Amino acid sequence: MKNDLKNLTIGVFAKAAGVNVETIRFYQRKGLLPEPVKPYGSIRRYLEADVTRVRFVKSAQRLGFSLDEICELLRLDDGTHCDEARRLAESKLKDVREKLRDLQRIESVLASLVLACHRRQGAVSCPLIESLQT
Amino acid sequence: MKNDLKNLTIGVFAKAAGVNVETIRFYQRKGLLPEPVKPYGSIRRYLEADVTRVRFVKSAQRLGFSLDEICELLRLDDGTHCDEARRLAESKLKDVREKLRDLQRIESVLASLVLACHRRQGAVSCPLIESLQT
DNA sequence: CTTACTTCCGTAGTCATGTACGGAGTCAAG
DNA sequence: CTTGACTCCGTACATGACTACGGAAGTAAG
Repeated sequence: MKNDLKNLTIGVFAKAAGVNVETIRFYQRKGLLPEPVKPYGSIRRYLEADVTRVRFVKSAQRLGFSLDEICELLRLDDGTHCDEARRLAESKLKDVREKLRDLQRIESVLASLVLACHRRQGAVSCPLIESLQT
Repeated sequence: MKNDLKNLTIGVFAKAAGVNVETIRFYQRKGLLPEPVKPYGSIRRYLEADVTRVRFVKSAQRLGFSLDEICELLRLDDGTHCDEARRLAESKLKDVREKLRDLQRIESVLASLVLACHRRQGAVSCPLIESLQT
């Protein structure tokens, strides 16, 4: 049972990454995870880097990136195709900054709503909706 | 044809909100939009506030909120149930702040990737993945 | 070697979020 | 008062992202 942080079987790997086994296999099919080598017989073994990668996918999803977009983000990581990577990064950056602005608006509205509620000012009709209008 | 900003028919409304007619009807079924009155015969009329609301839904979706969560956010707007609203707002706020941190990490990594690419330093292996590890 | 647990793989099912369709009713211009 | 566009409503189809299932094969403990 040498499953310290390398040589993980798919079950251990999935548990470590906080997803289920089928999701791992699904990500492999989508190209989000490399098909790992099969050092011992026909059973795949995974590394800590794979765990990291899956967690990245999950985090990016929470931010509203689709799996296809995450694929693109991950491709930036290979260091090649500098020009293409730069264009892609620039467009993602634009997108990310828009998301940041929206989130910040929501954040401040929620924060003041919480404050107002704490002060029991009653009949707090929050300007949440307006906050997302540019 | 009095469709200035009040009294919109569903078609005009959908266009103004940037979604299609079926989406409006879908949102009504989900309770994201109130079923509007039908002042003239059996055809519904919509107001500017409805347009605002749909745009809010779309913005919030881009940030990774599900329609169910957006329903909850919208319920905060009614001014009643102050305690419940506060708890909901606090938990959303926590969530939003986590998302902000993640997005900021991605932002700075993307920005430096773009910079590095511009400088043609070649073989840029970006620490994108690590950036989302707490 | 047997037994119990994984893993493998392909295929099918599920849930959220829309989209499309078709027939009947409504409206407003000519 | 007909014609063409729009609306209503229910139902069916589509897509993204999983999730479950089932039988064969590998693996580890006793």
